[in-house]
Amino acid sequence: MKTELDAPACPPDCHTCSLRKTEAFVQFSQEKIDYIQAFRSATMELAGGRQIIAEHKSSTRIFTLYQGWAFRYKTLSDGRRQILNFLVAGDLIGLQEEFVDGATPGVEALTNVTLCVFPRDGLWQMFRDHPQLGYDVTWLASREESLVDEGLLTAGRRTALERVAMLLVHLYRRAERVGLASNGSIAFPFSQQHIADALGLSLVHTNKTLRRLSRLGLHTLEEGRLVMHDPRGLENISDYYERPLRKVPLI
Amino acid sequence: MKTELDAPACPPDCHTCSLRKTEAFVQFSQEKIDYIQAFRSATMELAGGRQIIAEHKSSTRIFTLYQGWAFRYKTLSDGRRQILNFLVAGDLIGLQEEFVDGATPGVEALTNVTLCVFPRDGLWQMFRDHPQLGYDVTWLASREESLVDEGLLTAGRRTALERVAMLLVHLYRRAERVGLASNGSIAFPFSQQHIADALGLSLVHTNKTLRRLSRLGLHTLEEGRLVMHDPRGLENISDYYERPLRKVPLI
DNA sequence: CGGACATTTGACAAGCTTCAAGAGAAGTGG
DNA sequence: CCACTTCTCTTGAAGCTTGTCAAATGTCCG
Repeated sequence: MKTELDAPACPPDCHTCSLRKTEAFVQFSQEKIDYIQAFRSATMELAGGRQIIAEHKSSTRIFTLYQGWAFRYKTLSDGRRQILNFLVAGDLIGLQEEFVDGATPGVEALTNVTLCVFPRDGLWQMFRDHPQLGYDVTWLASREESLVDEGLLTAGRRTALERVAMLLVHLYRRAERVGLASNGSIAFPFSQQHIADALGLSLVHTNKTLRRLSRLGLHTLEEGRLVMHDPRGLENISDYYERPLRKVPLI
Repeated sequence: MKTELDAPACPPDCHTCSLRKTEAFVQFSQEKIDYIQAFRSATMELAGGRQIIAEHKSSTRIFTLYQGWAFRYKTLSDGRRQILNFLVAGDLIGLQEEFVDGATPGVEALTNVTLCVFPRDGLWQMFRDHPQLGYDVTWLASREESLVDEGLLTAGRRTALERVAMLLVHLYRRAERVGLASNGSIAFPFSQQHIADALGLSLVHTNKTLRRLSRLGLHTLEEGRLVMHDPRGLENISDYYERPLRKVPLI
């Protein structure tokens, strides 16, 4: 019995990958795409809530998220959980496993997801055969770090209201970037527990803060969609300003 | 008028670099070290408190920290500061500037530091000429991200006591790793403000927590040195266990 | 000796967490 | 098809952790 997932599969041919058609990604040469396609060992779909990489366990695979949302997280031994960052289409998953031993974060599918799968032990060969792709991997790693940097600033130094405002803007901008926004709104599959765990807040306080924010009229959150009424207002509250988007590599 | 710094310069010849003699780093081939030395454009010393890279400003250089402590940080517009991670001998500085535009973190020398300087625009050529070094750069980037991951878990989900305990263990282990520990103690140039900014706590509460912890007899902090009396006890409090050390590349 | 800065402590306020409980939505099985 | 369970969202109340304000002490340095 196969799990029923409505997530679309990646196209078999990377040259026709629909992500590459968006504004978000650097144009790649045919040859580079050929290499990536040869490197790819499979595609797979996974239901929301399933682990893409289990915490503390090393995986032999790395992934590119093709469709859906996921998140990286760490937990303390008594169960307290911190979400480190959210992952959206185009994000590379599992790179750290290659370089960091021991306590690597877990990665969980938040919605149903579609993934491209690569063998982790082919990574070094990729650097050797195609340094440009190596450079791109570093680019993605560095960019992910900057997301975590921002998250740490948020958890460490922003108030609850600022945190929530910043999360809404941030998620909206990231979704918009890869073509997931329409009419100033995005599908919003995040539970308040996800938000709480990402921001370092309790569930209850997250709820109260979210309500306080929506009473200000800057956004609405209903029927699983986030509607942005005043992104600027949210940016001002959170002191968080999303940069003009720069194209990034897609592997 | 030249600033008087007691920091030792890097040796002119990378082959005799004293860091490479420690246990902490992967053995490099002569040829690889040759390449690094050719890539290095200068060495420099900087007094504690000076900016290595100013926040939001892009630098044209990347650095390897040879001696001393530094830290990466971000600030909010009203001045609230979050220290993202501390940097110690062997750490690479300024890689993000190559890949992330806009709001890049600042990097400040915490003590007097000695740095090896590399031209940032030679980075891509390094990947191309010497993929193994490219791979090493990715390694270091990924490893730094895992430090920030841990910091985010701390700021988001640990209590004040747990945070402080974890910071002490963490800094001790990192110093020990590169040969800076002796008799279970290390030089400890961090002010309580640094600790507060790294942990997302206020200065006053940091002080009270630090005192509470030292009253437990697990460590002492005096005359600028941190003496660890019971590292295990601190690890238990913080639920933070430093992994057995794995050698890392040194560029 | 004076000034700048880090550390320390007490008192008080506030933000956030925990506890508790109800409402609504969604899925399950008889 | 409808009770039953489960999960998420919501709200109120109480308490504790942490932040803010204020001030004293100590240290380093010119």
